[in-house]
Amino acid sequence: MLSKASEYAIRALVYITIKNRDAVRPGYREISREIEAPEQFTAKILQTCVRNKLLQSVRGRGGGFFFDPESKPLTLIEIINTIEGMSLFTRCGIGLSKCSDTAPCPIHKEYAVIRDQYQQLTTNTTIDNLADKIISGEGVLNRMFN
Amino acid sequence: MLSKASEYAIRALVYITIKNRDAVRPGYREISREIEAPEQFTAKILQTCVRNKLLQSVRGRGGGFFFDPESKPLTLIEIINTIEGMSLFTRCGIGLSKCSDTAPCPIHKEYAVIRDQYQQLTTNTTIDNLADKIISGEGVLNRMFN
DNA sequence: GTATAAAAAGACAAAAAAGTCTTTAAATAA
DNA sequence: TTATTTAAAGACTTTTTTGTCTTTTTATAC
Ligand code: FES
Ligand code: FES
Repeated sequence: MLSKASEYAIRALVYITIKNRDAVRPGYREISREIEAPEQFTAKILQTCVRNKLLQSVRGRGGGFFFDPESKPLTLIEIINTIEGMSLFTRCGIGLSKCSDTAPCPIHKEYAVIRDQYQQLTTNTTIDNLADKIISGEGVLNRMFN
Repeated sequence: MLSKASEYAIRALVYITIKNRDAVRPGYREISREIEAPEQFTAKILQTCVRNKLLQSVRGRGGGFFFDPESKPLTLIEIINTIEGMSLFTRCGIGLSKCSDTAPCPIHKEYAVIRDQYQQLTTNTTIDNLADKIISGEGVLNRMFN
């Protein structure tokens, strides 16, 4: 399971993408409101994204968060790696100190398949993909009216 | 990802099963040593299992932990549910307050499939299955020599 | 230049998870 | 009966995660 921080990051970045497509740069107050996440915690997570170059920001009046239109599509796994690291994709399913193909735990074979599928999903899914689904009405970003 | 408590529980119960097959009832000191888990924390987790009837224990000299030979095979999901609840299998993949088929988040379709596979795995895998693999040498329970 | 609006930064606080310590209760062996 | 061994119980501590508050920096509008 993702950390709350990773979840908030994904939702926030999707929201920023959607607003950016209308040429607006939302601030963290608006973002946190729209994704139903705590305001200052959201701000801190976005700071981390900016420090790690996943995202850009401008300060001052009219400022906010935005993506460099030149940059390549951002995948979920890049975000997860930035916020909480890769342990979700490398840990042993029953907590052995490392996961190993040669000295596997008794559930390794089955667990590793599922873990790898999840890694593939987060590797192949971009923030733009998710934004598309919100815009097309195939998905939602909050539970305000549902 | 499972909590440490769930991971220790699974490893401990597999170890108890293995020893029970040789008609011995290990204590928590031995168990925690063999599964490389903290001693008192392991004891507390086993207490929870006993309180919830997943496991039995006898106190005093020659005491220890054991399974009722009459009881039906114990699945991983029962253990997980006892220790940390079912949220792993019910939560939204990007943290919406609930997961819903009718108002899905933008990754619901793909995520729910993987989450359900994991639930199937833990539903169909029993502690006995894992113990079998240890005994046959197909798997290990610790990282002492590997 | 001054006021205003926004992100950045960092200290702080609360909650949850993980882990430890000490005492009590129960069973057995002598 | 007494000593010993073991699990149970509960208070406590530490670490990690989550969340808040206050101040500083930066950009813009007037
Ligand atoms: S060794 Fe346990 S999942 Fe790979
Ligand atoms: S609504 Fe997000 S995973 Fe189901």
